[in-house]
Amino acid sequence: MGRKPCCLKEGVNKGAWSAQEDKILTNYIELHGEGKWNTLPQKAGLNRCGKSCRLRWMNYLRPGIKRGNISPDEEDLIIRLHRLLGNRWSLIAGRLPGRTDNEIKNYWNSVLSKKLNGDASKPSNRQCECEGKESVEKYRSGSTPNVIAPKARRCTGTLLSLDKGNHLPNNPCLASSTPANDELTLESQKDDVQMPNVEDEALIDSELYMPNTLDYLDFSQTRIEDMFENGNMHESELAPMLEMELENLTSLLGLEDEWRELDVEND
DNA sequence: AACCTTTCCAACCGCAGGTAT
DNA sequence: GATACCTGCGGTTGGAAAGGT
Repeated sequence: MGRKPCCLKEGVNKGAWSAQEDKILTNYIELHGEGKWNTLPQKAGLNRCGKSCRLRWMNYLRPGIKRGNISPDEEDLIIRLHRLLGNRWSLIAGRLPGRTDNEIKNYWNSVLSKKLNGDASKPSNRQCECEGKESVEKYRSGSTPNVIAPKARRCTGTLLSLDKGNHLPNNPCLASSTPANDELTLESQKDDVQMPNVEDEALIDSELYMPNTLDYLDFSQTRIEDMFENGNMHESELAPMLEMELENLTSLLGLEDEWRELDVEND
């Protein structure tokens, strides 16, 4: 069997996009909309693979892409979200309107990871030295956080304990998959989880059945994007809103204590 | 000025989940 | 249910640009 290769065509263009290719792609998507990436290159007359077109559009050509320096506020948010979510770049990017997952991933790998690992003695030569130092300093000495392991899988529901002192063990979707380490797995392997019957009254008495954490993230992300795109939110309102979202998220993950510690450190 | 090293970022690759047939 | 295809994600790479010697 085996997978069909992404690009069947030999001699398909690779590497940097030309201005002409950008124009063709933009014009095509403006006329026909996004999607159908596999057939798009042929229809648009581009000698590129569909994946490449999608990436170019998503990371560069799409309207609303914010380019340029990451602000200290954005950096602070990235660091905090990374503490909670790990390398879930698309989720992190979803909370930074105009930023792409690729950009955040690159920024993390090239700047933040080094700074947070204590390599701040060698500031990046392309980075403004004053930029973002404060936020990095705040988090550098912090203990290794519980992070959601990458490549997590979805499960259909999450049980969150109402007892704030006893979060994770009651939550099958949040229980650690490898007890030997401290990593927190957002979702367990679907097949391994015995999902509780929500109609079991005794269970409902003691626990609150909620959509799973990823569903919450999707929901809040969509809400933020919608409000931002529809002009219902001014940029200045974004920070407090995100702060609230983060608090909700930490609550959902059962990490309120750590979050409070962070706030204390920040103060 | 020339060469070497480092940094950054756009793009590629492979994998996994979702959906259609 | 099995298979094929589509899409999105995260890790990695390659090359241009900047800095250092």
